[in-house]
Amino acid sequence: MLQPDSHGGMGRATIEDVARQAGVSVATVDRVLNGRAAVRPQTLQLVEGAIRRLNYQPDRLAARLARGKEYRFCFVLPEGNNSFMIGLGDEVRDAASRMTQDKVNIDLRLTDVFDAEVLARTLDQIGDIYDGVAVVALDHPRVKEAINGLSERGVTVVTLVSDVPGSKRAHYVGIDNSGAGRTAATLMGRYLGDRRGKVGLIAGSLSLRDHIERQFGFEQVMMHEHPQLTVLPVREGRDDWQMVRAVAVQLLAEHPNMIGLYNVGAGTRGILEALEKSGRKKDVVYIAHELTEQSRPALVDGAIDAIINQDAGHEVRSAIRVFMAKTDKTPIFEAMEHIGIDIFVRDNLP
Amino acid sequence: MLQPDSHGGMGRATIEDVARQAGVSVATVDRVLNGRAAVRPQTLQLVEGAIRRLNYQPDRLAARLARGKEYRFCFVLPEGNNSFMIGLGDEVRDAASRMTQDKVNIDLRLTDVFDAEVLARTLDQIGDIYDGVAVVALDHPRVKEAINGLSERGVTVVTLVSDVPGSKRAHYVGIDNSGAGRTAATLMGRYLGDRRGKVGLIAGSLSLRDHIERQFGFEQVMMHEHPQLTVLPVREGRDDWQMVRAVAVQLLAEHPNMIGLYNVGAGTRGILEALEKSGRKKDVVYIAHELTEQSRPALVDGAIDAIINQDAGHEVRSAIRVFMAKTDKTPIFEAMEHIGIDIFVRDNLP
DNA sequence: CGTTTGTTGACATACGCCTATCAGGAATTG
DNA sequence: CAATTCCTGATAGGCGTATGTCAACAAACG
Repeated sequence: MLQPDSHGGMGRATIEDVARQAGVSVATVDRVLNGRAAVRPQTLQLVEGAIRRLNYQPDRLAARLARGKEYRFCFVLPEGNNSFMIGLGDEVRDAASRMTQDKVNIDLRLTDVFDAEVLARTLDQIGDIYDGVAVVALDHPRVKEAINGLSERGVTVVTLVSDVPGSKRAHYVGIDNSGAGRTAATLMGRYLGDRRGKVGLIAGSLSLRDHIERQFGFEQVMMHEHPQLTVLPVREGRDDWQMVRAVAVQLLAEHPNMIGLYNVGAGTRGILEALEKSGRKKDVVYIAHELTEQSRPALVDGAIDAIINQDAGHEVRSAIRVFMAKTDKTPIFEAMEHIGIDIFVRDNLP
Repeated sequence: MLQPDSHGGMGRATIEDVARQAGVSVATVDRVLNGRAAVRPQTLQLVEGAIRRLNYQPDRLAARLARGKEYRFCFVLPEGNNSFMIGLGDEVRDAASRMTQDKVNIDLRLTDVFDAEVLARTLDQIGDIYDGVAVVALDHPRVKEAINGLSERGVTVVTLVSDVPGSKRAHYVGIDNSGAGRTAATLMGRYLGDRRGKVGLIAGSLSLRDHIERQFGFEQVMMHEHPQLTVLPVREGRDDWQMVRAVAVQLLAEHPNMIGLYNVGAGTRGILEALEKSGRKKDVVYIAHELTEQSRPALVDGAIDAIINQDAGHEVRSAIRVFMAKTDKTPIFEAMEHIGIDIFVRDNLP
């Protein structure tokens, strides 16, 4: 028995038990609990004492039932054909349909994330009909301002996948991107062993914070831990596979001794095509991000050597839990909301 | 808007809406929903039609409130000082205290898992006071029989960490252990690159199914993918660090050209001491299981090269969700209950 | 035709909490 | 001391469902 009843009766303590213990009325206990009206400090002590003694925790289910409140959350995601983002959208829809039974309504809006102005305006216009807004955000002053505006109007804002530090967002749901970059570097270094040569680096955009951080972490570890390898200057592929392919083709052509490639962003398809065409598929250690329908088979057949992943489903559910906790003013369970940096090789795929 | 109201009114449909739609009484709808009494096929059709048309889903919160049911679950874990199992126990206690507010009571029992008879008797005696029992089980006929007995008495049984296939357990909560072994082999092979030599293999006990499966997966991949490496015959360490140390010391002494070591079970501390003493810490690629207070610092300082992990907290919470789903007869969300094979290097630690 | 059986409706109570209202007492003010 | 403000108690009604009781009615039976 882990949780003995510390009050007299059977089962859990109710608000009435607390009232009885404290020698006050239920109404007063309610006033204390929900800050409904002024309560004399003296009686406040009484009530708080009783709550502690009985280890009273309001029944969340009954509370939500009584409140009859519908939760409204919104996810603002990038439009476009980036597979990871499409998958993220699917997870949002999935969670949405699964959570209607819990009185939560979730809207999904797609917008151009590369354009700070468009994104910021979207956030500005979102209004206060939502209790929470999750956004894959560009780290830009205009966007930060929009996030702060929402927060100040009482909306819980959560940054998703890419953070906007310094903003008033309530929470960041996503991986430690600098750690992800370091992880990629460690794998790259270990996989290449004693081999000497160059390592290519491709990012989506240098204005996306997550990509910058990954690049930073990667270069840091490569420099300190694997000096036998030279990291080439980063190239931008704008998360578009055709552009990424062009960049990869060029890299391969310019550097015959490039033996490693780390793609910080999306567009894996372009790299795979470039590697295939160059005939150096097996010679180049290629590390990519995000497990998608494109990358998965490539990992299995060895074209990709490792994938660094973040679990989109977990992220969406975590964001929702954070929203609910914030609107209910209940604490969030940090350990459960940590988003891990997943490493996938061909053998531990889900 | 992802979920438009398909019925007329605002908000979600209630049981009364269904009754009205079907032209029957609430009582009849309830009879259909909860199989409380016989209902004429004709009216059954009416009700089911209305339910579908309104997309009615009973409010789980209200239902649980009304039923007033307390859930009782039990976790049967191995006793002893295996850090992973201790951590698992902590997670159970943690979840237990966090879930009292949801009317779930969780008991924790420790037993000797290496002894099938003791474990089986524990399960036999557990009685029907529980709605669900999670057990880290030995794969043994006597244990299988005990599990089946519980299941037949209406208790939801979940195997945790190590499965008992062929038993009537409702669910297995744990990783794919053969995949874990393959993953270890792939990392071992990639880390060692072109180096030739021997790879040691230490297991806890060859009667623990998870260990056998890991060993199997490991040897399979090593043989096919990395023929330049020779896997030494497996040694048993019984998950006890002192015994494991003795085994590791012996392995190191007998095989000067052992360049890799995979520890399938617990007792990492023993291996670290043996490696340290031999002075070959940096030469031997060591892959271990489970991130614990012992293994974590060793991973950071490079004594361990990679850790294959299963998230104990996730497993406990998953088992609880499975229990609740089974006792409420609601479907379980597979994707959420999948336990992944985590790979940790020094850079992606949580 | 009376009686049994099967099916349904109407209602009441409960679950634990929220929200609101009203009255009465205590404490404060003028 | 009267008038006001502050604090508290009592109570009612509701959230959506579960569960049980009782009466009403029909069909099927002997």
